[in-house]
Amino acid sequence: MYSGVMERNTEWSVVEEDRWRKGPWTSEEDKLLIEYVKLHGEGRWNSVARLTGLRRNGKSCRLRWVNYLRPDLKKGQITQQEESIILELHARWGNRWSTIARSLPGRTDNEIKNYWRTHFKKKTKKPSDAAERAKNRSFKRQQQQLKQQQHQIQQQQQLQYNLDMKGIIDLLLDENDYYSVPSTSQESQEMVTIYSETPEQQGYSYSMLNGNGNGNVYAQESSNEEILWDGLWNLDDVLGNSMQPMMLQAKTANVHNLVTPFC
DNA sequence: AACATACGCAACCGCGAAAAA
DNA sequence: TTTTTTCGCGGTTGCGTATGT
Repeated sequence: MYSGVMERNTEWSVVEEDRWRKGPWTSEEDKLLIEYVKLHGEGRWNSVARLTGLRRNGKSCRLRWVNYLRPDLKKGQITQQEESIILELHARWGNRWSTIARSLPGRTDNEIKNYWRTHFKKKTKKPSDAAERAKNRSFKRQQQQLKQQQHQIQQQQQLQYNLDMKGIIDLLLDENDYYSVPSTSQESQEMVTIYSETPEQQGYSYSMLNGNGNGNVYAQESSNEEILWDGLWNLDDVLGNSMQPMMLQAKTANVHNLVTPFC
């Protein structure tokens, strides 16, 4: 849809405040900025104007470079796999877009933020009283469903944990080796936690383990479950971001550790 | 065909943290 | 140590396009 550069004359929309230009970048400005980075590298953005004659402030230059001109940027639509990762990481970190972007090479925080907003974040409108009441009813219903869902998940996790531990113990007994087994429920919870540390700490990349190997997590979900989760996403309208991590974690746990880090 | 609305995305703004002077 | 500058982040806005009526 967008070429990234306004080819036609958009001077009318460009605000000239003192000496800085604002608004869409022209291809000529892009060339100057690219030339600057070639010669001086990234950084010192405030000297771009002085050294190139570009009438853009440092902030604007940095943004243009980071979000559009960087050669390592990935063009094209967000893939299913990337979408899944975004969902996962948003569940973990909320709106920390730059953190999320670090796990998606070639994607920018701005791009991810926009993607999230257009695809997952429902618009928050000021509801009428009736709408408010309806929403509250719906919210209570959903909370009830969520509780049940979480209970089921916990049971599944416990079962999976028991099976995993049995497997590990069997294996270790076979190898005649020593292994210390977590004994508390807290520890067992951690066994099914998707990540133990943040990607910044470990420099993770991600692979999807969803059984069919194509990275399409939700393709395997039942339609009923999708409807349920659709409803849960809508809770965002009522709760903001606060509930999302919990919901997402529940969902992800339910689809069996679909993202695993490897070093 | 004309208009209204929704969507998608680039770019801006304000703020705080880090680095430099 | 304090002040100033630079950088990076998240939220928001504005505009072009797509879609619906």
